[in-house]
Amino acid sequence: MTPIAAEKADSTRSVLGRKDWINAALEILAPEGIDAVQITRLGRELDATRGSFYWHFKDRDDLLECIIDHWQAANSGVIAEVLKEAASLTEGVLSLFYLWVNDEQFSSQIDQAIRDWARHNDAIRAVVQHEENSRVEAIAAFFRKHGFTSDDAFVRARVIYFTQVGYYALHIEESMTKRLDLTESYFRTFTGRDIDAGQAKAFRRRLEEGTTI
Amino acid sequence: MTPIAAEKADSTRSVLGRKDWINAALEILAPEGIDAVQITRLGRELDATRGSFYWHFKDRDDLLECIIDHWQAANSGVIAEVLKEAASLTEGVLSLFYLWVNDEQFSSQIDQAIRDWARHNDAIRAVVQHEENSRVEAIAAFFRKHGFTSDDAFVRARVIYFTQVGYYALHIEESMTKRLDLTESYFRTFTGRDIDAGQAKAFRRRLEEGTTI
DNA sequence: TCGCTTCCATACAGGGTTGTATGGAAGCCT
DNA sequence: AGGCTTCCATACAACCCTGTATGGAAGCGA
Repeated sequence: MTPIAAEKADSTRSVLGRKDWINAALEILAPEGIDAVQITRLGRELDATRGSFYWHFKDRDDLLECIIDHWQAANSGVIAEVLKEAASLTEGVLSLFYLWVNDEQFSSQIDQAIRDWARHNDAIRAVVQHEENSRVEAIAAFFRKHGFTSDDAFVRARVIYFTQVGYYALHIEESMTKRLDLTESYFRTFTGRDIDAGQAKAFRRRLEEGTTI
Repeated sequence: MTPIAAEKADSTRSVLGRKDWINAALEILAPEGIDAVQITRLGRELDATRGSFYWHFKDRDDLLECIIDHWQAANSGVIAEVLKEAASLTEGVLSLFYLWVNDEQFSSQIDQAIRDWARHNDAIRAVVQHEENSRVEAIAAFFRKHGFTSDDAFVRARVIYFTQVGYYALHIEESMTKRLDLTESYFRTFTGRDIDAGQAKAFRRRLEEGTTI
């Protein structure tokens, strides 16, 4: 009935697989939200008809389940891993900045779309809340490791994470240079400490290489 | 054609007015989002038919325009006014906390719903972005007044405001006592200074009076 | 080549929503 | 009381999306 989901998306696409429909769904989900993920629409995008869809999926909910599973699998533990490798407080915080500014490991657009989705769907909300809590907890643990009290670590974790959420919730569009100019202020606010000038400069270079602008 | 919008919502409601439809729309908008604001649905809620709606409004967009206008008028300048009355940094920041925790002057639910709406509608986005920018700027001006540099004031304004946005974007539900327990940590993070113990205690009392829980 | 499975297009039924056309009830003015 | 305006219910047409039923093409094994 349901083929293995791990099949590759075939770019030659002589035949369609579940992956193709899921990928098309993600590309619509990210900019337009879950309501725009319509079978008719996906069919147009893939040059196929809904008949194909209903062969690969039981119904629309089946597809939506795949999407949330995919998101959960792709995101779970990413922040914790990034912070685990950080040698210092500075390096950890900057790694978070890097993770969020760079849209490679982390699609903030999809994150945002799924958050929106969760707001009106209890089942999704449960999944999303669990993920968000573990992200904040990972950051809090990082702060505790660097000498902050339990309350301070929790609040600072929340503040740094929520700030990022707000950044995308308000779809702020800001030039990279301005964003970099504010690094020192952000760091001071988030940690209560001044950033090391050398590390800030190194971070700036790393960012200017890694991104296209 | 279009009667004056300022008429009161008549609770006896022998006849319906534009206000009644707008109020019904806001009550659905807040918890369920803009897509749930449907004419058929509003009619059910008001025990009226769509015939009535189309007498008062040209079409659905007409109603939606009224909603965004209403929001803009109700919100514009609220934060700036609250901060203008604050005698100290502490008082100002605590006033913001109070504003957001208390849902009286400020409906965070409607705020959130309109932010969601803005994400997929360019016209709404323009209005919302303008409002959000002026809120952040009001907070930044407040920080500058209290001795922060321009960059630090801007960043701290963003962080405090975005944290609140994130709070609702993630629909965090937290007991009031826990929230109060974290006041000192939040204050320290947001301002980089320790809160005065006396003022913190006074704030706690003020909040415990003002809210039902 | 026969037959089975995979994959998908076509066609249709059903439900929900918007907008319009129209007629009628209720109130006020003269 | 007649007539005009306000307000709203009913009915209908149009659109869009989901889900199902069905038939057929393409590929592969025996």
